[in-house]
Formats: sequence, structure tokens, C-alpha cells
Amino acid sequence: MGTTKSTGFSKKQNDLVIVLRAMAHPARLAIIQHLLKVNSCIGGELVDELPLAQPTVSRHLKELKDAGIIKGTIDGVKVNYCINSKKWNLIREQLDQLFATSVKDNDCC
Amino acid sequence: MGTTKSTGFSKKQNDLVIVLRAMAHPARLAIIQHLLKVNSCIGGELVDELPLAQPTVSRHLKELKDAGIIKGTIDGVKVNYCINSKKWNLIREQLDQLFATSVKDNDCC
DNA sequence: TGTTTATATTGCAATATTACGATCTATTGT
DNA sequence: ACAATAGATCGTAATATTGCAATATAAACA
Repeated sequence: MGTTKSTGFSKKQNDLVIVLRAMAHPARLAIIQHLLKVNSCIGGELVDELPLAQPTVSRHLKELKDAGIIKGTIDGVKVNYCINSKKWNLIREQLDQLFATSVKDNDCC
Repeated sequence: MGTTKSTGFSKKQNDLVIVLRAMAHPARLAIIQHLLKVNSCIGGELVDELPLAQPTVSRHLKELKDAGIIKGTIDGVKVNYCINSKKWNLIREQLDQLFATSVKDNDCC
């Protein structure tokens, strides 16, 4: 236990969960938002932007990369990070789908 | 450690993270989707829908309730659960805002 | 080659999460 | 009052996550 049970749920559900998990951390959300804002790719100046030590930022970047949300290309000593636009649009679609159903006000709640 | 650092991030960021965290679990996502689908409030038949034991489902329901995503009203022995439409629409807005920025394909990535 | 610079990885330690069996609580029906 | 039913809570065990210091790696430059 401590392990999330993924069997018994659809692949679609589990896939979305992976992305949501990756986004569900202030540092990682901040990284995403920063990359969206500056649009152009930037290197590890993210470390200066965040209230976290360099190894910790590196770890979060890795998690975002593993989830497919960001991409990183080595540029000499530095690394350029940016949003994976293809994946980002896919996530948008998945969330649009989730929020497509209009929620009626229920009498019981 | 093990604790997520929230200082140094905006309240807006931390608030969204709370919601994303709540959604970032297959069981909880499944609960949300089920409640969206059936729309009308249902009780603990969610336990039958999910591959998890009753106490575990109860815990997940509590977490969704704590995050404000769902509401539960006692109806005799049963409990009616439903999406908190107000909160749900708010989340939608927050995500719309996050995804509002169009992501250009960057030359470096 | 040696040094600097930028980033990644490792190795902890602390805390959080997940899951389930057992148990408690509260309401309904007999 | 007593049993049945629906949920919540507790206790516990296993695993995951987070964060940082220390260290490793790898490219650029003297």
C-alpha cells in the first residue's frame, strides 16, 4: 500500500492522472506557467525563479519531462526547456472533454 | 521533507494545486466522471463502481469533499454525493486561464 | 590539461499517500 | 430494544514524494 491502484481503471483515466499528478505541485505548476509566459525556451534560470534548491528544481523538471509536458534540449552547458505543445494541446482536449458535461445544480446538494 | 513547500508560491497557484491533487488519482477521477455522468446524486454505489474497498472509497470521497469538488448530504442511512457545480465551474475557469496562452512551437524544442 | 559553469544524480531523512481489515456510528425497520 | 444497513473512522503497513547536501557529469574556455 501507499501504491495507487491503477488496475480496474481505464487507460484514459490513468493517462490523465499521470498528467494531473505532474501538474499538482506548486513548483511544477509554476514552471509550466513560467514556460507558458516566456514562451521562448529558457535554461535553469528557473532555479532563480523558484524558492527551491537546484537539485530539487532539476527533479521537478524531470518529472514534467517524464509526464511529457515539457521538453528539454541540451545547448552546450545549458538546457533549454519548453512546453511540449503537442502534448499540451492534447491535455487541453482531455480536460475540455472532462469539463464538457454541464453540471446542473442538484436538489439534494 | 516529504512535505510540499508552498511558501514562495502564490495563493492562486497553491489553490489550483489542491484541486489538481484531488483529481490526480484514478479512483477520484473516476468518481468525478461518474458523478458528472449520472448527474443526479448517488450514494455509496460508488463502492460497486470502483475496484476498491469501502473504507478506501470513503477516504477518497472525503478528499474530494475537502477539496470542495463534491458535496455530500446525508439522506437517512445513505449519503448523496454530487459535484459542487459552483466549485466545478471555478476550476474550469482556472484551467481555461492556464490553457489560454497559445503555445507556439519553439525552434529549440 | 585544469577550471569554471550548468545541470543531473545519489543518498539520505522526513513526511504523505494509499489501501484494507476491524471497528464505530447512526439510522431504519422489526 | 434489536438487528440490519450504510458510511465513517481508526490502526497499521507498505510505498511514494519531497527536499537538500554532496557529488557526479559534461561542455566551454583558459
